[in-house]
Amino acid sequence: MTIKDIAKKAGVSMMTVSNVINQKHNRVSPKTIEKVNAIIRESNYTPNLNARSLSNKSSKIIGIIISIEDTDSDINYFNNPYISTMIGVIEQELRHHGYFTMIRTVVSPSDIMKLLGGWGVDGILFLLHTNSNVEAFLESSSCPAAIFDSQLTLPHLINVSSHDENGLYLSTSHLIACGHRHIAFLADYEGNPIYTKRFSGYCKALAEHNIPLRPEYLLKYPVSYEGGIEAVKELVTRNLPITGLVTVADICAIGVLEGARLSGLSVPSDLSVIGYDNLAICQFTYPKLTSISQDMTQKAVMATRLLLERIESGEMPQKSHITLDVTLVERESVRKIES
Amino acid sequence: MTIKDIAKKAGVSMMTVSNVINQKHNRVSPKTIEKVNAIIRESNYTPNLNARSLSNKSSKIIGIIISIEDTDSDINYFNNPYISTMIGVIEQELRHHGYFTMIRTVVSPSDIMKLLGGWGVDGILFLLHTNSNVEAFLESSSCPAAIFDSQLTLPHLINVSSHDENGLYLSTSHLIACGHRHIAFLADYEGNPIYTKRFSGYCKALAEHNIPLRPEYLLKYPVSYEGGIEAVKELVTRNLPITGLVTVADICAIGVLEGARLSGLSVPSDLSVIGYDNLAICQFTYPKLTSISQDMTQKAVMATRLLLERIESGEMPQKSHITLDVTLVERESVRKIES
DNA sequence: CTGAAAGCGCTTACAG
DNA sequence: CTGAAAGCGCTTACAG
Repeated sequence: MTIKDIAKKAGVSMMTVSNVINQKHNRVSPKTIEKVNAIIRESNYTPNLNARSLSNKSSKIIGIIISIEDTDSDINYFNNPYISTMIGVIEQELRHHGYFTMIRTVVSPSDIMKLLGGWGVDGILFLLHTNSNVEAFLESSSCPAAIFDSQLTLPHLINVSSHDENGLYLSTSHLIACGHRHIAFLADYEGNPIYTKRFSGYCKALAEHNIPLRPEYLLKYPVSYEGGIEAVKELVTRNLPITGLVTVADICAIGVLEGARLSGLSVPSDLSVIGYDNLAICQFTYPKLTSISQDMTQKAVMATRLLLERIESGEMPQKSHITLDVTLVERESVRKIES
Repeated sequence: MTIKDIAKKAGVSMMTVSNVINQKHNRVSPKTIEKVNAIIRESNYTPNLNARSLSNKSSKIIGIIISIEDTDSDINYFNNPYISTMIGVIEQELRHHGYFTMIRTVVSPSDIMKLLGGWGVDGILFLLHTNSNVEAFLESSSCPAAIFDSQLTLPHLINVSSHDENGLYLSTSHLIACGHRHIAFLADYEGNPIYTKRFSGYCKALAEHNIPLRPEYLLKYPVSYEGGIEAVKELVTRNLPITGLVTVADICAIGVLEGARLSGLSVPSDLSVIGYDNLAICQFTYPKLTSISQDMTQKAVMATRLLLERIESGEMPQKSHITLDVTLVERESVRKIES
């Protein structure tokens, strides 16, 4: 079933059918529109989008790019709740605007170009990026693109990030407000721009309350479950007088919970801890984990809308670099110290 | 940069370039192949896949379909770890075979047809389906398709499922082997074909050990965190002599963990519990949750491969209805009762 | 308001 | 081994 068949049935030209389909109603008489639409409906016709893309410049496909280390990697990046949540929101948003979603894990910039060139993708969302991929991409293409949490603020790139510094400022301040003064920061942050920003939020909160920043309170362990366990071991071994701990990822905080159990420490009685990300899992740990929440839905919707605006208007939106605020979600892993 | 440009540069016809690209090496001289390939490489040419799809029958796009209730639903189906894990594996598998992945949440069968007709999708994977959607789809299309865990065994539909009955047979048997005789089954299973199969595994294990099936041990609560909490409440209120509990989803078992805490019951000392799905979260609960594992990677890979085999060979694979076995993963939520 | 023509970039028979 | 022609299904100027 093609436009040609419809045209024949309706006794009009293909071009008239095309005009009806594309809602160019000023070019077709109401009667013809009605007639053609009726035939389209009853014949269950769907336009061939490959043909349309070939004629138009636009394919109505948006590519979600996830940069991975290695093609044969056994890591399933979609297990990452951040990734999957974002994809869900983006897909819904794109669908509502009449776009299609192609997802693709890529290793090199050339993988991206194949997607782009191959399908004439209208826009790219870098869900997980490497700077080198993004830079190579921007050099060789002018395809509209959006990125998340990037420290590169390039003029042609939409960038939606979270207020990382404020995240740890909030968690640290909360512990301080609860009477804690000996607060550890857990994360091997050096070299990671996002974690470094979060670290600066920790420093800022301490400074504001005239609490000295003690190097021995900086627990530089990997941001992982295992890292959390190890960190508590160190804390106990070195007998640090720490009563509160902030970190940059829930998974790491959950490791701390386990580490505390292994060391006979009770959370929050002996140790208060605050995670980061507010994953669904925070509700299911024991105790339930207080965490910093970034509104992923808002983040994904914002980036998607800006990208579509960029595509449809042909120019960069006024505000193309957006920083979203974060909030503290209180649960059960923090104790108030009476003074 | 098109095939035409390449042809001009190489001083050959478009069709020769096409033959080189499509590896029809018997039709082109080695010298020409070399020359054309060199030009393709240096000019960074990528074939226009829309044009190719238009000419060929094949688009090399596979659609992953997720049936949802309602277009504007606020539920993010990608938050479901099953969904996201499967997508990750499928995308990788498709990529390795040279295919592209389009994901699409759909409400009605016509949404599916738009994907299909629109892009000339080569195959469909129903990740989450409703029977009505699948049936409507099969009636009006002969596009190769695969489905998961469906009780409909249709001749033209690839179906990869898990051995649901065995899942609960394993968990129940494990409790029995650990000395438990009073074992509750938690799930409002009626009307849900998968849960009903799992329930029959519970019955089978009891029967094999001559343990009577007591209706009062059937806790018919929703399969959710809240359902788990409620179930324990009932158990305590009615003072049932239950020492073990099996259920059909980890999230529900995690609710049981919480419910037990709320009732002052200790897991596993007072109550042993076994979940289902072996989600990553099982490692992070307290106590760590013993669960039934279905190998999702295997499941996704199997379905994808069968689908591609079906597409490329043009006929249904020999074995198109596959049931994968499940395993018990022991952690800390089960206690051995000394007799 | 309506239509015949050309073109998007590729591939598939077919002829040489 | 190589090429000119026709076609995939649509759309975009252009002419009437």
